[in-house]
Amino acid sequence: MDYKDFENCGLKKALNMVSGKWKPMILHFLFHYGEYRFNDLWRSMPKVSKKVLTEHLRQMEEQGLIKRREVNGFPLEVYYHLSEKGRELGPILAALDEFGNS
Amino acid sequence: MDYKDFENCGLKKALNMVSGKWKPMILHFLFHYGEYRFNDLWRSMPKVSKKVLTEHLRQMEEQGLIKRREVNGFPLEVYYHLSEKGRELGPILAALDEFGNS
DNA sequence: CAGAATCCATTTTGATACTG
DNA sequence: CAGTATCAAAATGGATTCTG
Repeated sequence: MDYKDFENCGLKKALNMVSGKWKPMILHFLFHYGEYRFNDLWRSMPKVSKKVLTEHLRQMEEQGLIKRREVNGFPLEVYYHLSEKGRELGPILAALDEFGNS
Repeated sequence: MDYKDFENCGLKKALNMVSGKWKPMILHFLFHYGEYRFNDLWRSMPKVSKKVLTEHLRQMEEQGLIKRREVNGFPLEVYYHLSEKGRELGPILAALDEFGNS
């Protein structure tokens, strides 16, 4: 057994999905509100720059955790919500929360 | 509900315990080998500096995840192993691994 | 509004040399 | 051997301005 077992293991991928200064909080809001508009999300999280928020959302979208829904018109509306896969994280995050509290 | 719910939640603490470039790999080795000597651990993980490895181990020790055992003599021997609390992470990490692989 | 672009600050990690 | 100390590099995050 050596370190290379690690490069592509699921644990590494999974931790990547939730690492990033604001990702757990994004998940928190999406679990709580179901669907959340970009600007509302942004204003709920003081001190994130929109750049970083966007980067995090893009990554989470690529990883299949969340989905982006765009409503055409002016002004533009963009909403984010958890994918089915993202919702599967629920019990795991709950377990982590419990672990961290114990 | 706002972002302050987050500052001290267990999830944040738990993620902190496993975030750090090498922490998951440290856990991986300790779960696998039970007890591991500092230098062996270091040589198993190319490209970590001893400085960073030490920092990670110290943090994990402070957080109660691992324990340090020192055997007096020359040369000095220091071993690390999971604490009881650390071992509780096992099923959670397994779930994350499975999630990441799916 | 929802970002993209640019530039800067902070944090994290690594390389190397040194010590008890 | 098991670290520290110091410095440099890289990664991450933030502030500001601009655009369709």
